[in-house]
Parts: sequence; C-alpha cells; structure tokens
Amino acid sequence: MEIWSEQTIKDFRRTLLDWYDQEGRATLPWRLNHEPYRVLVSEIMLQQTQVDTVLPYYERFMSDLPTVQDLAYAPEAQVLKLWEGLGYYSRARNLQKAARFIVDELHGHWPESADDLQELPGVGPYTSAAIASISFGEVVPAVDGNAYRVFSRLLKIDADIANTKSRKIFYDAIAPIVDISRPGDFNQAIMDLGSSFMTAKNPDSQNSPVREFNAAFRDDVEAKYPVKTKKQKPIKQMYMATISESNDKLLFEKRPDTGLLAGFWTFPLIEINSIDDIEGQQLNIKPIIHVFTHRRWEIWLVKQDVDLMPNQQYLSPDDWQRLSLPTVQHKLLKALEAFQ
DNA sequence: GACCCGTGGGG
DNA sequence: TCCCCAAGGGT
Repeated sequence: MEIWSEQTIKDFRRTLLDWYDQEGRATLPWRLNHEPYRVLVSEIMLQQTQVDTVLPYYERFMSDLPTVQDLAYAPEAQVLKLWEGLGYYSRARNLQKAARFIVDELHGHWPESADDLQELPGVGPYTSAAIASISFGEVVPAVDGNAYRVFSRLLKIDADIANTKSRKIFYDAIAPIVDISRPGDFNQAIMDLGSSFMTAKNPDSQNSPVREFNAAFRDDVEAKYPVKTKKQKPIKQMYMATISESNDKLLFEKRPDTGLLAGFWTFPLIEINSIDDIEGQQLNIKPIIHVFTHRRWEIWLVKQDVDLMPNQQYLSPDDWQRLSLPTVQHKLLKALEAFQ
C-alpha cells in the first residue's frame, strides 16, 4: 500500500477539485443546493442504485414532498407509491421514520455530525458521512463503493472490500486526504471519478485527471483492484400464483410485514417443488422469471377457486393501481393480460 | 460476521 | 444466459 507525503496529498486535492469544478456533474438535482433534506433523500435513493435510475424518482419525490415536514406528515402509502419500482423498500420506510424523528423529536433541528446523523434509521457509516460533509462541512470521508474502487487503485490497498473489517482500513487511509476546506466536494468528486474514468469495468485510467496518483495503473496491476470476493448465486424457487377472479376483481394477498417485499400485495404465492405439484388450470407455458439479489423465482399462473384467507382480498384495477406494487407483481399482471 | 433486502443495465 | 455491478444498512 502506498503512503502519500503531505505534498502529494495537497497536489491530489488540488488536481481532484480543479477537475471536479470543471467536469463534475454539477447539474445533478441533489447538487443544486446543500439542504440536508435534499441530500438525505438523494443519498438513501442512491444506495445500491444507479444515478440514471434514481433521477426520475428523485424529481417526483421532491416535487410531492419538498420538505422534511411534508415527508413526516405524509401517509406511508404515499411514500411507498413514490418508491414503487425502486426496490429495497425498507429504505423508504426508514427514510420516513428518520423524517418523523427529526420533526417530532428534534423539532426540525437536524443532527449535524456524522456520529449524530447515524442515529437516524437507514443512515449508516457512509450516508452519515456524506450528509455531514456535504451539508454541514464536516471533514470526514464518505466511504462508499466508489471510494473503495478509487482508493484501492490509487493506493494499492489489498483489503477485500467484501469484508466488513476493510471499511476501517479505507476510512483511515482516506481520512488524512479529505480536503479540509471542501470535504463535501472532495467526497462527491471521488464519486464522479468512480463513475467516469475509474469505473468497475473498462476503466480509462490513461486519461484520468488523477492518473499520476494511480499506483496500480503505474505498476500495471490495475485489474487486481479492488480486491473483492465473490457473492453467492441466487437460490431458485418455484411458485404457483393463484389467479382467482370475482366481479372483475382479482385475488391479492398481503405479504408478512417482515422479509422479502414486506407488507406488499401480490397474487397469492404458493411455493412448489416441481411443475407436477400444480393443481388447477395452468395458464403459462413458460414460467415468469423474477430475480432478486439472493433468489430467483419461477412463477406459474394457475386459475383456481380458493377459500379466502384473512390476509387476502379481491381488488379492482382501481384498487391495485393506487397501491405500490412490487415489480414482480407488475410482471404477473402483464403476463395475465395475455390470457384475457 | 453472515445473511437479508430489489431492480435495471451492461459485458 | 449468466454474472457482475450500482452513492449500503439492518439484523
């Protein structure tokens, strides 16, 4: 691992921020100003989610709920509708809990340090540092996937970024480098660098503004970084989706309030071991495939009569269009249309 | 520390 | 088709 001199650190800050001022993504909507609410919403949406995906969601969200008070007082259903299709839905619920905590418990006074911000639900080590540096000027590194990727290459850090313990190694390595007068811009510049020249695949380090600081590129070992162990493959599961119609309504089922797609409505799903377990009128020839991070669902639509369970309800199109439905349920509805 | 939690895009 | 990736956090 490389250790930079004070002079190198100063040169790096200047080079990085000069590039950021010229070429950074200044027009991103969450960079129009540094209001903590705007930054918080953007940071939560951007967790494990690409910028292009977030943009339309962010615009709608800020338009409908422009202040932390609006979010705190909104019905949860409205928040989930604004989040529909974005995934990781506990983010939306935690975001509203955070807003309610700030409004109700802190009387609208924001926590201003990374340590205090981390008390908010859904706000962890990265997000707290991002808000503290961008909105409140705290000199603290925001260690996200971009920071891992960028600094593992610049400094040739061999720690496995899939390992929780590596976070401290990166934090300690980056902390002395963060620009003291512009910590928020420094952290955002690293993110812009990670999404332009220093990408995960096919990086363009030859033309990177910080090429001369890139030890891995200099030593022609950039492909080794970042060091990251593999994830496990999704588990395959087969399901029967019950299609039951009554007066132009369809039977839906509310999922348990914990676990995958917690509290969301889908067709009643019954796990089966093989296609031979299907009872009723099978509609589709090929299963509908939906892949989550850790699971791969293969779903068969099956028409059948059922006894209504307490967590089930017949819903009209008007009913379910008002609800926030997970993407897998939208897929099932679309597939069902083909048979009607 | 290991596992869970969505979705869409790209090679 | 399959695999990896994308501004992580909660349990």
